[in-house]
Amino acid sequence: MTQPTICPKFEKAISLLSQRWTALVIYQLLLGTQRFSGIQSSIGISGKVLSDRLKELEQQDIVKRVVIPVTPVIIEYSLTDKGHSMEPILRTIENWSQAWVEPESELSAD
Amino acid sequence: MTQPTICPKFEKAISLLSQRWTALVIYQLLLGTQRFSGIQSSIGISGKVLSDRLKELEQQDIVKRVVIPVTPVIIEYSLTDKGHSMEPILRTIENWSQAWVEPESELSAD
DNA sequence: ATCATTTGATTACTTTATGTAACTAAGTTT
DNA sequence: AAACTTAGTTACATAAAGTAATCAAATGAT
Repeated sequence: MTQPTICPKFEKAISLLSQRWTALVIYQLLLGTQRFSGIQSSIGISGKVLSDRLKELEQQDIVKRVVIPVTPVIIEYSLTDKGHSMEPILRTIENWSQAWVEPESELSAD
Repeated sequence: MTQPTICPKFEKAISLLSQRWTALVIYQLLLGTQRFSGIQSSIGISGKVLSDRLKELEQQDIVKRVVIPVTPVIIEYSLTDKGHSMEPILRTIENWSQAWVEPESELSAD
C-alpha cells in the first residue's frame, strides 16, 4: 500500500487554508487591526461564517480578539505572530495570481 | 464606502485554492504524472469530487489529461506550465506548516 | 422608565458542497 | 457470455455556507 504519506502538519495547514474565506480574512488583517463589520464589508462574508472563522483562527492562535468596553462595544481583531508568519503564503499567492490568472472574462453582454 | 477593493485576480486564485482538495491534488501532481486511482488513494478523496476537481483544473489549464488507449484504459494527469508555476505556493505553505503548525495532539486516551 | 440605536454575534431556514456506495462503459481474459 | 479492470457517473445522505430575522448590552432620546 502507498497510502497517506502526506505530512500531517502540511495537511493541517492545507485544511485550514482550504476553508472558504479563511485566507481572505487573514489577508485583510495583514492590513492591520480591524473590526468585525469592517472585515465583513471588505470581503463580503456573512456574519455567521465570519464568526465561525474568527473563532477558529483565534483557537489556532492566528488571530487575537480584543474587547474595548465602550458603547457600542468595539471588538478589534488582529494577527498574532503566527498570523503574521503567514504573510509569505498570501504574498506568494498574490504574486502567482498577477502572473498567471487571467482576469474574469467580463461578459458584459447587454 | 470602502467596499470590495480586493484584486479580482487574487480573489480568483484564492477561490481556486479554497476549494477543498484542490491544493492537495496539485501538490500530489508536483511529484509527477499520476493516474486517477493513484491520486485518489494518495490523498483520500472520493472519486466524485476528484472527478470534479480534475475537470476544473483542466479548464483552468493547470492540469493536463492524456488518454492512453490500452486495456484497461490508462488516463494520465500531469501539471501544465501554469500548474508547475504554483509550486512556490505549495512550498511556502509546506515551509510555514513545518515552522508553525503543531502536530495533531494525538489524544490516545486508551 | 421605555424605546430606538449600535456592534457583534446567534438562530432558523434554505441552498450548495461533499461523502458514500452502487453502478456504467469499454476492452480483455476466461 | 460472465468476470475483471480503470475511470468515471448517479442517486441519496450529510455537512457547510448563505440569508435574513433576532438577541444582548449600553446608552441617549422621549
